[in-house]
Amino acid sequence: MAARPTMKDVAKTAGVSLMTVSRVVAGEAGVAPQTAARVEEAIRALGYQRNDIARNLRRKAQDSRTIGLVVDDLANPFFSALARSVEDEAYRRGFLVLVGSTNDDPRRERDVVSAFSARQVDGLVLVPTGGNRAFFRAQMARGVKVVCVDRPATGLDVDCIAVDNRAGTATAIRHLLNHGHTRIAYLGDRQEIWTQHERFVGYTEAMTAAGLEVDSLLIRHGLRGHREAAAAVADMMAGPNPPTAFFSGNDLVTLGAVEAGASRRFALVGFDDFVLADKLDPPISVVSQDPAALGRTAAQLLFGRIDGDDAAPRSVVLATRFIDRGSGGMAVPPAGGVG
Amino acid sequence: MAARPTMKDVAKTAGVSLMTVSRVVAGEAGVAPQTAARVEEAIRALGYQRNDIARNLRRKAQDSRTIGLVVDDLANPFFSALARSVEDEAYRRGFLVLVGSTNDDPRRERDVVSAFSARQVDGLVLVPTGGNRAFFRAQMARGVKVVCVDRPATGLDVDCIAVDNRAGTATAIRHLLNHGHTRIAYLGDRQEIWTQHERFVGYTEAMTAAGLEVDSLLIRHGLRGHREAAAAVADMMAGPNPPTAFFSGNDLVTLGAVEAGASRRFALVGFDDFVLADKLDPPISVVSQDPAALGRTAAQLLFGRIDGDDAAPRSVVLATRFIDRGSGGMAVPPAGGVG
DNA sequence: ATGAAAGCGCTAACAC
DNA sequence: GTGTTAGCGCTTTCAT
Repeated sequence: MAARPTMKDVAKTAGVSLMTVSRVVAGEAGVAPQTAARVEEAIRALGYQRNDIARNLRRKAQDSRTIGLVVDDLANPFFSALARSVEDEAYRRGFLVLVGSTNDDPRRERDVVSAFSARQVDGLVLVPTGGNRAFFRAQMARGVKVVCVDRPATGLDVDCIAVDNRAGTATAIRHLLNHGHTRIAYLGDRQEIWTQHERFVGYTEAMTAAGLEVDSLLIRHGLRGHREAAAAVADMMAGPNPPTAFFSGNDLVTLGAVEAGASRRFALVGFDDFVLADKLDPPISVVSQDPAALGRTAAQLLFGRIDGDDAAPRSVVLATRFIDRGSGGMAVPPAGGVG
Repeated sequence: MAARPTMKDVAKTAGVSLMTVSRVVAGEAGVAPQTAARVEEAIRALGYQRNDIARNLRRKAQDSRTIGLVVDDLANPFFSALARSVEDEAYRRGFLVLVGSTNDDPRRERDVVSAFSARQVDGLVLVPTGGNRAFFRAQMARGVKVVCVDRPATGLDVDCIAVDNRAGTATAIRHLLNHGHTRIAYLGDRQEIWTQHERFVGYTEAMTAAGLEVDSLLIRHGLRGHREAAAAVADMMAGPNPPTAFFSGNDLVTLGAVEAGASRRFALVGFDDFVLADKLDPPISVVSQDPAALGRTAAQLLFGRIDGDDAAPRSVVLATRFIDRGSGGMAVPPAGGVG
């Protein structure tokens, strides 16, 4: 049951004033070695540990040395890799990390951030859902530093770090076009998610630039998770006028496409690299980004802000890397009418 | 810059006493509707949000409604799936989750848990490194509830939830034996990790029960991550007297073995299921456990303790499931001297 | 229905 | 060197 002992208890046991204990615990100079020893002894005897919460309440520098990390889904390998690198940066600086998943639900995002803020977090690394604009503005007005990662927060003046989703996608689509594909399906998660929207724009632009119409029957949005993706792919493959190639808008959708067997009979290129992509038959070509680098950079930006950097908001765009493993060349369609 | 407004500020703006504000914010009865409205208005105008940290300092029920989650590596899919389910359980109950990775380093574990405890966490879901016995005992004496998951904390009287690693491994080894293999290599992470030790015991017992000697040249411990595992496997395959089958002690080691090409030429069975295991050539047979179920159960146990359950420590063992996908039958050795 | 005083565990500022 | 006083933002207790 055990109430946690306080400085008062230690002071009584050591026969000194509370202030002397405070000094010893804080490692301040100006305490006689003898006295300090007595205090240390009492600390050990009672199993005392400082209450950092009470400490922060009174300290001049009103920083909680805690940040919040809010992602879409902590179980998703992309976000968990990002989370780990944020946590590593925090650990190096003696900060703690509160985590929360939004599940892409603005209400849960608001709940979580609200609770973080009530706990006086110094800053937030945020993969925003897109909602809660006014709410975040209020948080920032209260002094909470915010850095967005993976997606910008529309309408918010904050640092943001993400990859060039359009360019990355366009590269992938051109790769498929170069292999002779023209009926290229697009499979993505909810269009309201900024990355998904950007990737779809990249797809559309690349198609249009090649003089091709975008066939709406080959477009599927809103695929949450690999199961839904696999079902959609199976559907399309069995349909009357199937595509010859698939582009998948994130790792989970790619996974679903592979599960549905798309890569064995059709060309497939996905956004996000994933474990064992090179060991599949065929190996899957991907647009690769580095979640750990995103997390690290985001954390560094955030800690800069917490340390007082008040320059204008920065927007960092990292390049993607196209990894050609061959799956874009599958099932090359017969040479058609073109020259 | 923005100092966060306090109840005092709200009280002044609304022209009431601080106590009235406290009552409105807490949703207590006994405030005249008119007064409450004035307070609400001031709250909105100032963007006030209660400081839960100061609140908890004074409250009778001294619970921070925060738990700590400490895993080996948050980026590992096994632990991130576990983390997500712990977080979901916490969210349902209005608790916050602090996370930390130990990297299997007792010093970092101690750092992290110490910082959590100084922040007055109510409880800890812990994947213990194995060290810090006395330290944890002290934490528990201070009233911090602890539940171990994936591994028990040796020498600590706490709830623990894990799978039957020995039985699961023995099943996998017997599967290989039944396919005629006798030279079965064991590849594991650091033996000091309880799960790895247990799995190795399971391996040894199954081999011995079959009347086979364990060849120390076929044993490799201490493989951290897929890279080291791949190197070890490549080494063994190129050696003078290679095994005919491999057993890998966790998901990352299995991954390394696949990367090294072990499954194409030799039999391979791994502990832990992984994404796309069934899409590889050959599909990989595994001993599967459910990390989300582990996390959920651990969280439920912990919240039970926090809610006052002080029954004797429970130990929950979940069964594993062997999934035969064929990779255990690869490269069946020629019938030897036996009958 | 509202407020004043005390105090949670700690540190800042100032004594001595 | 050590102790005293005040107060961080809030809730508890008791008064009015």
